[in-house]
Amino acid sequence: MFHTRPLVVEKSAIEPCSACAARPYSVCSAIDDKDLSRLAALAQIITPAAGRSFIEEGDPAEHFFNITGGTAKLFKLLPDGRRQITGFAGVGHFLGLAVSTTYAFGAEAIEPMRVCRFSRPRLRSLLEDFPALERRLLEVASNELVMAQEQMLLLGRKTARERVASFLIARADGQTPRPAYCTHVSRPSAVWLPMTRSDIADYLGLTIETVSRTFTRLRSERLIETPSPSEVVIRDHAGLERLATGME
Amino acid sequence: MFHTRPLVVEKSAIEPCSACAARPYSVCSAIDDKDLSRLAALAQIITPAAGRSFIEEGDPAEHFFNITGGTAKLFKLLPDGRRQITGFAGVGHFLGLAVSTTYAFGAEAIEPMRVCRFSRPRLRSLLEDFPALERRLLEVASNELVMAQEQMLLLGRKTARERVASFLIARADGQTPRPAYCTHVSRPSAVWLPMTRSDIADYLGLTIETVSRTFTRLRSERLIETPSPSEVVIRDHAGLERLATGME
DNA sequence: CGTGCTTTTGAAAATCATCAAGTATAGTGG
DNA sequence: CCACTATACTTGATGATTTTCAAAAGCACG
Repeated sequence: MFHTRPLVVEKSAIEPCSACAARPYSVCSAIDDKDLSRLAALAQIITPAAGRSFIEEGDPAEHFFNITGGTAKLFKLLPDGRRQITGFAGVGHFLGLAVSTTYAFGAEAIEPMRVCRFSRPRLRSLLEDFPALERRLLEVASNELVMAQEQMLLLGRKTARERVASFLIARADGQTPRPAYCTHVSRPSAVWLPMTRSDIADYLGLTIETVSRTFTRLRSERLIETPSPSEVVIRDHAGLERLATGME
Repeated sequence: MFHTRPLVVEKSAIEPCSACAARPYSVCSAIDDKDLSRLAALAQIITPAAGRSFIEEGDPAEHFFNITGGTAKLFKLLPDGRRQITGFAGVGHFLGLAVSTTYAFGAEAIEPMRVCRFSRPRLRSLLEDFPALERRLLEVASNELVMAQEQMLLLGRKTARERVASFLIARADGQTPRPAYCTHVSRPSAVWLPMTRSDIADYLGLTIETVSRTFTRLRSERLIETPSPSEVVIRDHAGLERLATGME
C-alpha cells in the first residue's frame, strides 16, 4: 500500500553515524569512529511509514539497507497471493545481502521505520577497504542461516501449537535477554507483537484462524495471558519452552 | 549408524588441492595456485561411508568442511525424533559456517563421500590473510540464505504436489544447467535421486507415504516417469515448473 | 455513531498423516 | 544359483489436524 508516495530521503550528514542508536547492534560497529564519515557519506535515510513497502521482490537490487528504527516484515509471494514471511527485521538488521541482481524477497514496514540505505556498488568499494565490515557481514549471514534452519524445522515438522509457542519464546528471548542462570525459572514476561495475526500466520505457515485459536488455547491452559491482541504475557516460560521444543 | 567406527583421516598432501576436482565449485577457487600449499597444510581428508554421520548437531564446532565427493544430508532433530532435512550438500559445498561454538545441524553421508576438513581456529587465521576467501564465503552464505528463504516458502505455503514438483525441478536444474533460451521447451530430462523417500519426505515436510503417492500421481498425469525409485525422468518440464511455482 | 478492519469463534470440508498390509529390491548365506 | 531376510517403496483405509467458509464481536477512526 502507499506504493505511489515517494519515500522521504534525507542526507545522513544531518545526524551523524557516531550518534546512531542502532550502531552497537548493526554491522556499522565494525567501522572505527574515524572512518565513520566515509560511511555516512554513502548513506541515505529513508523513513517508511507503517504498511509501506521499501523492497519489492524481483526488483533490481540497487541498495543495501540497515534498519535503525522500527520493524519490517520480509516475505516471498506465490503468483496466487499465498505469502510466506521469512522473518521480521528490527533495529540493527542488515538487508539485501543477496549476490543476485534482484531482491529475493520483499520488505514492508509494520511500524514507522528509519532505514539507512547504501547504494550497492558504493558499499562494495567500501568493503574492499574495510575487511572488518566484510567479516561482520559474514557473521550476520551465518547467524541468519542458523535461524533459517530453525525456521525450516518449525515449518516442516512442528504442530500449530509448537509453532506459536516457538514464536512467543523467540520473541520473549529476543526482546528481554536475561542471564543463563535464570532461564529455567518460570516467571511472567511481557511480549510485544507489532505484527498482525495475519503476519504471524504467514510467518508460521498457518492461517489467521489457527493462530487465533492457538492463542486462545494457550490462554485457557494458563501458559499465556493476552491483555490485548498485540500484547502477550508469558505466565509459564518453562512450560511454553518445552512445548516449543517439542518436549510435550 | 556406524557411529563407533572411526573416520579414516589422511594427510591431504597425498593429493594436492591443485588437482582437486571440486576446486572450481568450491570456496577454494578464491585462493591462488601459489597459496594452495598453505591451504593444503590445514586440510585433512575424511571419507565417510554412506549412512555415516560426520557432524552431530550440538557437538562443539571444531571444524569446517568442504565436500569434494558424494552427497550429504543436513538435518535438525526434535527430541521425539521428528527430523527436518534442511538441505542436501554435494560437491563444492561448504559446511560449518555458524558463528556458534556448536554445530546447529547434523550431517550424514547418503553416498560414499570425500570431505576436506579444516580446524576452525586455523582456517580463521587463514581468513585473515586471504580476504578473497572471506568474500567468497560471504557469497556462499548469501546464496544459501536465498535458498533457505525459498525453502521456507515451500514448507510454509506449498501443497504436497507443489513441494515434490519444486524438489524435482530444483534437482533437474541443479544437475543439468542449460542455456536460458531453451528453458521453456518441454523435453525429458533425467534426475538422479541418491536419497531415500524418507529423506525426501523429511526435506519437504511430508511423510514417506505422501511423497510416494505424489510421485504416483505425477506419473499418472504424464508429468514424470520413474524408471526406478531413485531415477525420475521429467516429461513435461514446463508443466512441472508451473506446478512448482504455484501457477496451477 | 457508523464504517472498516482485525480478531475471535463455530461448523464443515479437505489435505495430509497414521495405521496397516502387500510388493519390490538388494544383500546374505546356504 | 536360489531361498531367505531386511529394507525400501507402494497402495489402501481410516482418522486427525488444519483449512476453508461463515458470521459475530471487538476496536480504531473519522
